[in-house]
Amino acid sequence: MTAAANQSGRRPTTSRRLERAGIRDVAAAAGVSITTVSDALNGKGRLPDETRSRVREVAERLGYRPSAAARTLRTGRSGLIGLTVTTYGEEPFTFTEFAYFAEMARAATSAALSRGYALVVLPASSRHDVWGNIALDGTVVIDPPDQDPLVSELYRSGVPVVSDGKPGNCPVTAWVDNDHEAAVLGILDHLSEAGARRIGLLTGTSTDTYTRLSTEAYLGWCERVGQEPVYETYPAHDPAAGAVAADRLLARPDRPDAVYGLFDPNGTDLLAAARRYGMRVPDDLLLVCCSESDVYAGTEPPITTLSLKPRRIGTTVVNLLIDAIEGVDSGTGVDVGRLFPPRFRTASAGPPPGTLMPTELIVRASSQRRSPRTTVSPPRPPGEV
Amino acid sequence: MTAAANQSGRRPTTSRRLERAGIRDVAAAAGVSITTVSDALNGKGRLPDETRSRVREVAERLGYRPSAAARTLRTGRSGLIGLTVTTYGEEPFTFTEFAYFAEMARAATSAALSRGYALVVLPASSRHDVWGNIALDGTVVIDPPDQDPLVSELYRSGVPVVSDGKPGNCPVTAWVDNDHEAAVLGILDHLSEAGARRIGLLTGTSTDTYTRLSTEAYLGWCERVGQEPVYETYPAHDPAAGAVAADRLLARPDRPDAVYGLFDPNGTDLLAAARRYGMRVPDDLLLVCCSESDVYAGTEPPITTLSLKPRRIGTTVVNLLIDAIEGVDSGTGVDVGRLFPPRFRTASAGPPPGTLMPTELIVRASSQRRSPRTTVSPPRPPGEV
DNA sequence: GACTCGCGGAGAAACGGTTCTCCGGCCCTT
DNA sequence: AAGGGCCGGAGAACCGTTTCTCCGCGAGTC
Repeated sequence: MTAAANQSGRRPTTSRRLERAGIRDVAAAAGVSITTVSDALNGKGRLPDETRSRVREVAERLGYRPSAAARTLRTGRSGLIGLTVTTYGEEPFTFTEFAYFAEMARAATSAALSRGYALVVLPASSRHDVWGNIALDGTVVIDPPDQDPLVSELYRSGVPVVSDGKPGNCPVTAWVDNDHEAAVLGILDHLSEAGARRIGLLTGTSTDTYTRLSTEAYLGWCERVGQEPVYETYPAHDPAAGAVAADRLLARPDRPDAVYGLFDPNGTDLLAAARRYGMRVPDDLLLVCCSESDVYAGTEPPITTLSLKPRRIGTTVVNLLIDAIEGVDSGTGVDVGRLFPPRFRTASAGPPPGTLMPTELIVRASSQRRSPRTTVSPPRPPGEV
Repeated sequence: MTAAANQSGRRPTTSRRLERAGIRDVAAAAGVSITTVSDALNGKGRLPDETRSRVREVAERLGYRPSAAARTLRTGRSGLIGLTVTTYGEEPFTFTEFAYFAEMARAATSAALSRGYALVVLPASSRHDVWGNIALDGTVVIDPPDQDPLVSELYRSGVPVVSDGKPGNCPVTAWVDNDHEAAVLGILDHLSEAGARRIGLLTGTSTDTYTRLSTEAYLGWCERVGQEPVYETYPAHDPAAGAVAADRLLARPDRPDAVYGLFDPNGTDLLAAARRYGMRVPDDLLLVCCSESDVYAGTEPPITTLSLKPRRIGTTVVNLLIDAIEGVDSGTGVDVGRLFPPRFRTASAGPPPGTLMPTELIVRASSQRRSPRTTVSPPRPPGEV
């Protein structure tokens, strides 16, 4: 076997150390050419099954593992997808901070894996340190800001980019987002029907799509129904600021009798604030917040939440991206190019294809006055609506 | 510039399409050799600053980005670290399921990034689909089971492996874990001091290190103090099973007056179960659970939690791994080999170096009878022991 | 004036696969 | 018997860097 290494046309170096077997070693051991080994192992070429299986067996015996680097260099495909986390605020890394990201990332990872790709988690900032060193087949970008230099650079490099969150002004290949406007309007209507007269909003100071669209939808709704907007903003990445803002909202002279909180911890914070002001939920204050956490099923009272269905988003984003990478028409009507990877596409005409995904409102006790959940001890009498 | 591409000794192909500039293009444009370009850009060789900056400038102008694949092939280093999630149960992917993993993964990602590496999230199963296609410099494995074939294979391939969780019988380069025994004993003592007479345990059915060591520590403590063990087990990956098990524990004839729950949701579940049985916390039942979630600061009553400090773990694991990759002696007393990467190490003598990290008990109202937190409605009468 | 020394840089061999091209036989046909 | 087609496979270029080796040349040295 060590002799085989020498037969294979290499410089007869010092007995090959402890290095792993290469394709040449397999070829020599099997008595065939490296072409044949490559073809046999990759199911290509025209070879009789006998040769194929023999080569495979020899490769197995030698513990041969093809070099991913060499393959990537030659084929131009690494099987790697970037997952870019654009951070709220200056925190180095906010993923898994909100349950939304965590769930989304998990779904994206699974989706990628099931199609043979792996996900690399990367920060949106600092392109040159790490970005430049990794061969990426494509990238998922979470909520890119307007004119994101990262996205532009990737686009110039010919790397397909799919964004989670409708991009402001970025040349992405495709994007996926929730229908935030419909979601907010649905919640406001829901609260109105439950008897709310003045609905407040707890929102963020950042300019990401989610915050912006949601707030705009709220303001538009207020104008339409003739309600004066009642809202407080705070930097969403600061947990402490959320509690303060919730307090502020309920301390206002024009105190709302219903509140929708855009961020995950808002429910808890608003509940605590309500307690401090002696307001009962849902009797004095109707509450809804956007969250993926199921702790709100167990709070006292349980809080109605809006789920953005991050798993669906993550799965969709990744599949769209891989479609683009592999040159598959993803059925959104835009021809991605069947033969050439996207980097060869000419400047795309029109806006990139976007997909809006529905949200889900999980109605619990905090947003309805007619079905008061009885709580602790006495068993709940059946038949209540 | 397109002319430059032709000068560079390439086959005069069809005008180079839209492809990115290569190092040859930069060399031609700058009027130097590719060696000089490589040296100039990487800060190597002996070149006058003038040449260096000129080459850098030309590279910048051409938008040159070195091919990560080619560099990886040549240098044998990809800058990629695997983060392997061994799943509880059969779920495809449990990371971010528990806050511990999410936090740990986040810290690991940050730590890797700050040293110029990126993390690739990979499943512990299905080696050949994805694993083989990625050039990994090393891998972090979370809680590998005994005789993990994945770890063995990686070891044979010469890829350094550092595990989070003391490995049962795996050839890892190093490992990091909490001192679970000390943590459990500390909690049991804490509960005893608070007046507990019979401490129960809510634990898991899986055989991972955490569950095993914690349970063993509990049983050992029971034997030492002469208490009959009172515990229930359930598959930790099943959220519904946890609530059932909590219920079961409190429904036992030998009902405990204090419980430690090993998993994140146990606190909530135990609290709910206690309510159902009319037990007051902490008056009738002392409660501690292991969790990274801060919701337990806001429950009614707030619940004492044990934090495993996952960030510290994640950071340490990654730094240990990168030290091994780069051949740095990590100061744990074992010489990793200064010149050669770990793959050239001879069979290590003795067990791999391990690091035990302390945990943190965050004491809240649920585990102490003497300092009742004043809460919402009726202030609890003080003075109860 | 010949020699050494170090500076600045060029040449070319890897790295380890993939894949395009081509080729020798063997069998079948006419 | 000659030609054509196909089967099974070999050769070699190529992917784009890094890096080892070597070389010319000007300046200082004796």
